[in-house]
Order: sequence, then structure tokens, then C-alpha cells
Amino acid sequence: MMKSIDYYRKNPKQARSQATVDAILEAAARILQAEGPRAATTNAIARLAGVGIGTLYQYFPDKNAILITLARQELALTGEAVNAGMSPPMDAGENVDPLRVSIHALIQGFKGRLRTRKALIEALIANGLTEELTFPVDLAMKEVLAAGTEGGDAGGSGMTPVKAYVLTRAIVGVIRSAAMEETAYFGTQEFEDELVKLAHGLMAV
Amino acid sequence: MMKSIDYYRKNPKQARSQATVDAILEAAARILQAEGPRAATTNAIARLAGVGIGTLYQYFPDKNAILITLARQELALTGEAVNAGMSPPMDAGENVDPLRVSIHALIQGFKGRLRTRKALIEALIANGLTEELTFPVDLAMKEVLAAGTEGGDAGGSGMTPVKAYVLTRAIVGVIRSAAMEETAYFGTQEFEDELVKLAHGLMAV
Amino acid sequence: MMKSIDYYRKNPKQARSQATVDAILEAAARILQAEGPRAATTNAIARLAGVGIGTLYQYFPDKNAILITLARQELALTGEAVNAGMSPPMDAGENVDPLRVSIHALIQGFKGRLRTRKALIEALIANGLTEELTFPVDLAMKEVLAAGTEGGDAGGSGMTPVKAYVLTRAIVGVIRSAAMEETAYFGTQEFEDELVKLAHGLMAV
Amino acid sequence: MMKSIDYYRKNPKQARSQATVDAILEAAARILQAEGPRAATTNAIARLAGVGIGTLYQYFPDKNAILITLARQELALTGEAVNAGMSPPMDAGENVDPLRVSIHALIQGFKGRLRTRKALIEALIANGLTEELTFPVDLAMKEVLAAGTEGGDAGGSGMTPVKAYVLTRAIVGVIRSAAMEETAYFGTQEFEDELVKLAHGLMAV
DNA sequence: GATGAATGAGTGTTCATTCAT
DNA sequence: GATGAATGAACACTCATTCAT
Repeated sequence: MMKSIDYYRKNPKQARSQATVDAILEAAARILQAEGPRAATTNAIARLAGVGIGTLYQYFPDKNAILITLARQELALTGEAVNAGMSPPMDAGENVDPLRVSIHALIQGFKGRLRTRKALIEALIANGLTEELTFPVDLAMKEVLAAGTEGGDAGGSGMTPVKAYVLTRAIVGVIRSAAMEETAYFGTQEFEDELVKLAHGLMAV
Repeated sequence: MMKSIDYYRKNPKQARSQATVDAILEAAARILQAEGPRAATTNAIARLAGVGIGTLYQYFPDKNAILITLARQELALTGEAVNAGMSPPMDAGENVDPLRVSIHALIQGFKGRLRTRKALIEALIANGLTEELTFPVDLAMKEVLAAGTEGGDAGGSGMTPVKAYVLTRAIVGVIRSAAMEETAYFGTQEFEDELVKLAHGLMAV
Repeated sequence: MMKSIDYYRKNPKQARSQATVDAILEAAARILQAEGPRAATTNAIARLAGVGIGTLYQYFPDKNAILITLARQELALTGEAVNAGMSPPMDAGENVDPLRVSIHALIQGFKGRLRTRKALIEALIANGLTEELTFPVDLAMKEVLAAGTEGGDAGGSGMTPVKAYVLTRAIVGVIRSAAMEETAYFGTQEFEDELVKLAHGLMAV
Repeated sequence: MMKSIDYYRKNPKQARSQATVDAILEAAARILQAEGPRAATTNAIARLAGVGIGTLYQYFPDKNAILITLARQELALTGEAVNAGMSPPMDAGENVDPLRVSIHALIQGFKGRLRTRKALIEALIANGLTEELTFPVDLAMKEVLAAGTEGGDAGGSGMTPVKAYVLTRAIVGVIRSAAMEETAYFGTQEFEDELVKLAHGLMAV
């Protein structure tokens, strides 16, 4: 059930191969976004990618692999953006809030493609890879906690594993719920503002 | 694709009919929980319900109707339990926390059938009935806010739809994430305690 | 790998069901004979049987099951005919040779459909059911040996599994080879005569 | 479907070419033996042979050609061995039985690779080249008959074409059946002994 | 000559739904 | 009203073969 990292068939080192792989992944993302998961058949993905169905299967062992690869790729991108937000450059102004930047990155994840995000979350869960889902935030959480106690007095004041768990899931949970429900609030400034407030409140323990 | 709200109204008044409908709904819920959405075929549901597939189609126009009806039913039950928690009887002791009772109800929701819950939420979303999903909890939210500011000065000052949305999803999101990830924390007292604390913090705006 | 006896999905007790099953089996046999194994796709079988592909899958769990069922059926029929030949009725004339009758039955086996016979034998082998293939003829072999030594002195002295194997395969092998090579001799009286002589020779050890 | 006899003549005269051809044929034989016919895809053969799939198609017009060439090659080798056994050197001891030597060669054919043998027999039959299958034995049979009547009285005493046909097919048929059924007896000393006995019996008419 | 990325017709199989009994 | 046999569009996936490099 648990798939290895190099789940796909061949390491696409050559430029051409990489372009093909990218075309397939982008096609999958686009169909997911535009027509939903039911329309994302392997044949439809291949057609939109402009490759034969056989070519698709030369790069991915099965349909799941496409979705998982896509999910990991988007998750990695989001994770990087979130972490970048946590470590602002020295010359950043006083009024740059790392938390806001990171939450913004979190919301903007998956290129803002909400339905794609939903479908990929589903795919990861359906394949028993739920833990990968929280990877970007778990990483960021550690940084936050470290930074938060940096110049402070008592280290993890009252911070327990369960508390940390609840806090991170509160933030991610709001975003995930919003994504799953495809709410209209998603992506609005007010939504982001409220999330930032929530995060700050939680940080204060 | 978008179905009208009362798409599935078919008031089976006779007792026998009602028993058949109930059997079908319970069968669906059980399969969803035990074997997942892919196993919940109409034939499997009919078989477990002890009726012919034709009979099933005499009570429900299509498969979606079964899931939607079931979702509404479970949602209503959970909503009632949550609301009941919000309005403690007069003779309840001082130390009864309505929020705690409601959150407990939320955790226990859908008869504890997590997989069924997930599948039904999906069904509702997939059928463009997202608003039904939020209605019960939004209702409860209003009660909480009202109750919370009861003895206070300014009522729900500053409460906006988005803020309410974020607050409710924070709580629900934690529960949903925990369920999905099958964390060991789920169901522990400490988990519930932290959630209650989180909720109280959020209430304080 | 080893399939249970009641490999198929439902015991077709009703006349209609039985007719459908028979139609599917007969269609499979016909395609096998006329166009070879590669043409015997599930869709082609269903089409010739005059049923939908879904109906086919209501009676057989997969393609293999069709071939295995057909093989067993034909094998049973041939086995019965061979065994019947071995046990001539009391009022049969002196000049009725059980061996000849059985060999005749063997040649006529599988309704004379040679290509079907070959494909079904393959199917049984490919499914690890090789022993079923030999059972009927091995059974007949025992009867022959018993009958042959009936009035003699020493019973089946020196008969070993390998010897029995070689003897049965000599007879069956001639028939199979002749069928495969589509020799003009196949079906002639002289061919049968020579086979009977061969068999008698082999019996004498 | 029916291919002409010299369908696959492509005389690769250069040494390098010959090495490539041999590598492909040996790879095919090995996969057939180790993993069965389903695994013997053209891509798999090319990979094991250490050549590109394109190269494979430069030497063989299609997949069938590989199997047929391999079959003919093995058959020719077996035929030579069988014939060599029939003509023992003058200095061979009295107790050298030509029939035993030849039957041994027949059994050892295809380098003892039973599954390969089975698959190649299939390939030949499937391509309407069944008659080639008996070529080694037909050749040997003539020699036997000639030798048998050499110093004898009446030439082919009672030997008719049909009788000869039945006799040769009895021997080949046992081996072929054994190969097709992948019996465990195949290759044992006892199996060979019984076959030799059978052959001697048949020779005696 | 050698290569291997690309191809797509074709396969076995599923399952929501219908309708004659 | 109840039934379940029948349906067939649709899906994921394979592999012999081609051809531009």
C-alpha cells in the first residue's frame, strides 16, 4: 500500500521526457480543476497532454501514480513557500508578518486550483498517504515554535504534543475544509485576514 | 448536474415503505463504513438491505439520492445533538460547559462512523449541496455566540460571516483532520480538552 | 490458483439462466473452433451468445471461468463415453471390443471440435488444473487393465504410474497429433483400426 | 495468417549480426522458460538480449518470426541428434541401442527447457506450421524402417503409411503430451525407459 | 546500423440502471 | 408492489510495432 518515493517507471532525465511528464501532470491538474475527478480518466489526460495513452503509461505505472506525483509536487512547492515566508530576509521591513506570508502561501498552494487541490487530497488519503498531507505545516510549526521561544523566557510554555497537534490542524483544517467545500470565501482577503488572526491567537497559547 | 433542493422528496407514508427505506439507508451507511465508497454499489446496498435492486429503485431515483438522504438524516441528528448541548436544562449544574457538550457531540457525530461521514460529505459537495453541510453547525454557532455574549455588553460585535466560517471550520477541521489521519490522539480526553480550550479561545474573538 | 468446484457466481437453477449459461458456453466453443483462442474475447463470446457483456459477467467471474467450465463439461462427457465403452452391457455380442468403443469415443470427444479441445486443454493447464485433464482417461485406464487381466493369472503386474502415463499418452498423443496436423487419416476407419491395434499391443505390456 | 515457408529468411552474414540474432533468440528462450509466454514480450526480449527494441525489429519482421526461428533451430538440432543416434559408429559396443539413444535425444531436445518447448510448439501450431513439428521423427522413421528391413526377409512386412503414421505419432505424442502438460515425469530415467520399451514394442509390429 | 520514445487498437471487467415478469 | 436478469457505456491498462533521431 505504501508506495516508494520513486514510484514512477523511469527517471526522466532527458529534457524531452521531462517535458512529457510535465505535460501529463499539467493536463491532469487542468482536467481535475475544470471538469472534476470523474472526468480525469487516463485517456482524457493523455489526450489533453497531447500524447498517446501508451506514452502516459511509459512514465506512470498507473493512474494513481499520476495523482500522487502531482500531489507531492504541489505539496513540496507549497511547503517551500511556507518555509520561505517563515524566514524573512534581514532587510524585510518591520511590518512584514511571517505568519501572514506563510498563511498566504498556504492558501495560494496548488496554484489556487481548488478542485484540483481537493482531488489530490482525496488521492493521497485514498492511498494511505494522509501523513504527507500535513508535511508543509508540520515543518513550519517547528520553526514557529523555535522562533517563538527564541528570545523568550520559558521555552515551550505549556506546549504539549497534543496542543501542537490541535493548533496546526486548526489552521490546516480551516483551509482544507474550505477547499473541500469549495467555499466562495476561499481566496478572499478577508478569509486570509481571519486566518492570520486565528493563527496569532493560537500562537499566544 | 445541479439538482433542485427537493429532488428526492418521496414521502413514503406507509410503515412498510418506511421500513424498506430505513433498511436501504442503514445498509448504505454500513457498507460505507466497513468497506468504503467503492464497495457501496447499488447492488451491494440492496443485497445487504435484503431487498431487490428493483425495489431500491422504487424508493430512490438514483444512487445519489440514497447518499444525499442519508447525509441529511445524519446531519440532522448531529445538529440536534449539538444544539441540545448548547441549551442545557435549567437544572444543570454551574459547571456544565455547553461548548464542551456540543464539541463532544460533534466528535461523536455520525454514530462515530468516520468513513461514512467522509463519504456523505463528499456526496453532498459533489451534488452542489455544500450549503446544507454547513447549516447545522452554523446554526449552533449562532447559539454559542448568543449564549457567550448573553451577560455581556456588546453582542456579537465584529462577527462576520467569514469570521464565523473560519471559527467553525477550525473546530470541525481539527476533528476531521484527526479522523482522517487516524491519530492516536483522537478520542482521548486530552484531545477533547484541547479542542474545548481552542473553542473558548475562538469565542473570545 | 486452485479454483473451487462452484467457481461460477450463481447456481443457474432456473431454466432461463441455464439457457443463458449454455448459450455462453456454446458460443465460446464455437469461436474457439472457428477462429482460435485469440478471437475468443469476452465481448465476442457475449455477442455470439446473443447476450450483453454484463450478462456474461453475471454468470462467470472472469474469462478463465468460462473456459474452465467448458473444459470440465466436455471432459466429463468424453469421460462418460469412454467409461461407458469400457463396461459393455451383458447382452452385447462377443465381438464387441470395449477398447475399440472407448477409443472411438475418445476420437469423437469434444464433439469433434479439435481446436476447441486444444484451447480448453491449454486453459486447464494454464490454470494449474492439469490433473483434471488426466483424471478421466486415467480412470478408464484402470478399468482397461482390470478387464484385460480378468481371466488371466497375474493382475496388473509391473504397472507403475509412469508406465500408465506413457501408455495413456501414447493413445491420446496419437489422436492429438493427428488432430493438430489435420492429417487426412483422421476419422478414417483404418486410422481407428491401427489405434485399436496399438492399444491392444500396449495392454499386453 | 498462413505464412509461406521461407517467411523469415534473412541471412545475416556478418558475425556481429549473427551475434545479435543469437542474443535475441537466446533471450527469448530464457524468458519463455523462466517466466512463461505471457512475459515474453518483444520489449522484454530486447532488454534481456541487451539490444534496443528497434534493433530487434531490424532482424525479425515481427514477434512470430522470433519464435518460429527459435523453434526451427531447436528442431533442427534435435533432428540431427536423433539421426546421429540412429547411425551409431562402427566401433560402438553391441549393447548400444540406437533407439534408446535417439529417444534420449528426442527427450533432451530444446535443451531440456520444457516450458520453452511448449511455447514453441504452440507458436508453430498457431502459425500453421504443424507439419514441421514432426520433421525430426519422420526423418528418423525412414532410417529405422530402412535399417529394420535391411537384413530382413520381407521388406515392410505389413507396414502401411497409416501404421507408420500411428507409430511415429505414438512416440512423439507421448513426448509432446508430456511437454504440454508439464508433467513431473518428464526427464526422469523411468520415463525414458518406458518410452524405449514402447518404441521397441511398436517396432516389432 | 542502432536506438527507444511514442503509439493506439484492443482487452478484460464494473456497475448504475431498466423493464418484463 | 417487488423482483433480478439483462444491459452496455465506460474504464484502466498492455504490448506489438513504427520512425525520427
